[in-house]
Amino acid sequence: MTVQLSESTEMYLKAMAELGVGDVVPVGRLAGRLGVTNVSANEMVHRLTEQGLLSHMPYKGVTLTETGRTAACSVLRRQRLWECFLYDHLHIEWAKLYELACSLEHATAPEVTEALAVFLGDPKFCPRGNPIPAADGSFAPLHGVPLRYVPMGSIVQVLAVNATETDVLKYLQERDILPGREVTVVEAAPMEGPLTLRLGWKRRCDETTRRGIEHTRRLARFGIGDGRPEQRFRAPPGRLHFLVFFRYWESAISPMKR
Amino acid sequence: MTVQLSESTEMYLKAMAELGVGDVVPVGRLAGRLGVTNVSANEMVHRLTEQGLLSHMPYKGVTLTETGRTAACSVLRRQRLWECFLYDHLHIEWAKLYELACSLEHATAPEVTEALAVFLGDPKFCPRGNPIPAADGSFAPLHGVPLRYVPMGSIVQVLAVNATETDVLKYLQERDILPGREVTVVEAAPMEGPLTLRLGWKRRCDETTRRGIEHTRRLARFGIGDGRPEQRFRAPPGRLHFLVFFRYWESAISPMKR
DNA sequence: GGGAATAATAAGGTCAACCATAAGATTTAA
DNA sequence: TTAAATCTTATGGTTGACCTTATTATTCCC
Repeated sequence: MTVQLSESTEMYLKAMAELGVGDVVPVGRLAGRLGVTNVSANEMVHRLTEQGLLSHMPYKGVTLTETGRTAACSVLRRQRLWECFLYDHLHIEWAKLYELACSLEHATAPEVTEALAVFLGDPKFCPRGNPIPAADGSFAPLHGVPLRYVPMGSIVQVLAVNATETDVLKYLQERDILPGREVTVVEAAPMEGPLTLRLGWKRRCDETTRRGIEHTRRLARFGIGDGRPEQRFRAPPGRLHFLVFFRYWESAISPMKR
Repeated sequence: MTVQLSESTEMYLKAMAELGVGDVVPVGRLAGRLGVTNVSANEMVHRLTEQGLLSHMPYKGVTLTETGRTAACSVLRRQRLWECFLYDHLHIEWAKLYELACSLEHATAPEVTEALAVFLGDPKFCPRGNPIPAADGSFAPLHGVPLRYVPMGSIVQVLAVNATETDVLKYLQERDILPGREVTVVEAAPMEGPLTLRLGWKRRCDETTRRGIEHTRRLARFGIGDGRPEQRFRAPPGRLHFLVFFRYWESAISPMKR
């Protein structure tokens, strides 16, 4: 039924899904994400459109077709299941999970994927807090708000980290901004300006953020984060605004639309 | 230090190692194993020779250089560790292990390999009975004799299966010729002719063959093999002679040189 | 020693996925 | 409305790993 897609194809589809399933993504954005030139991305978009995986609206952007969405979810499922395995069982550093799982995902046959899911106990979220699509392609939505839309003064909880680049993940890891962590938005300069957060320990816990909590505990054992119940963190301009999703925690601000 | 080798390069190196570390392998043999034409293999051998991974003696064959041997062992290690994982933890069908592990091996970073080894408890043999090279490249030799050299009437124990093609492995699996199994060589026609074996249950057990035994038990639960303490098996001509290694069991025949 | 089998080389071709440069087309924001 | 920014298309190039067909070289065995 489903023909084997090339690694490159899978990367394009995954990028589309990560940038927002259903969204219209400008080709340039896709190119940037994948680290290729706009011209190359354009070529590839043509190929994928011919294969019926993408639908291209010139000068607007591309969306996943139904076939494309299914394929993309399959890639995302493999990616995130491997992240779980690497984290929970191989104890790989959090910041490296994405990169390492990424290479594995393209080499994973369906029967391995499903056996892995069973082995892992059918997890619903990856260590970055993102939902793992089900085998049938269904996808639990993330009830969060992008950090850039969180008003100053809000006390929020990190729900999921959307970033994928290892250096950005390292950056977050070093500052202990991880799923499950509670932060207060102290100051947010407009227009991609710097963002200041105050970090505090999370007090409640649920399934989604279990992994974040576990990670925090693991770090605490190494003396990271522990004994510093509150600290301030100032992100450089334009790096984190699109990276972290938050769930409202104690404030009651209505989520704005993306 | 070690530059990332391409998947193709790794396959050539692995094939060299599987055909015998240290051996001089004719290019045609390599081509056959890898399913490419002699011309293609020749081209590739040139490239690998230039990279210092192989040493090519025209009209004789190729050997691994020291660098090549190290790289090949690394590939073999990854391959066989994944086989262990897929078999022990994901319960993947024995015959499919090689094929599925093969795709994963090329996508596995060193730190994942080592973390996997720790997770698995540093196994010394893969489910096919082949030794897993250590992280430092050292390689436990197999104290066995290729089936084609086992004289008629010998009672031997399957030590390791050297075959890699899924269909051949399925063939063996269906007939329960697996590591740990004891067989009697009833008849062996000369010159790649058919080979008749009598299968009996293995009575003793050691570390090397533990996995085979476990598999046999697992099959027995499904009614395969159990209740048939002895059966005859006739292999088609020229298929198994090079595939299975045996350890002498109750007979005392001096191993012939390969 | 000669012929069969095997190995090597040469020449030319394909394919996917990239690249650069340059020239148009369209959208958006001043 | 016009210029800047973004997007698309065209052209031509590269790389790795394959392929076929054909020719030449070497080894091995009778």
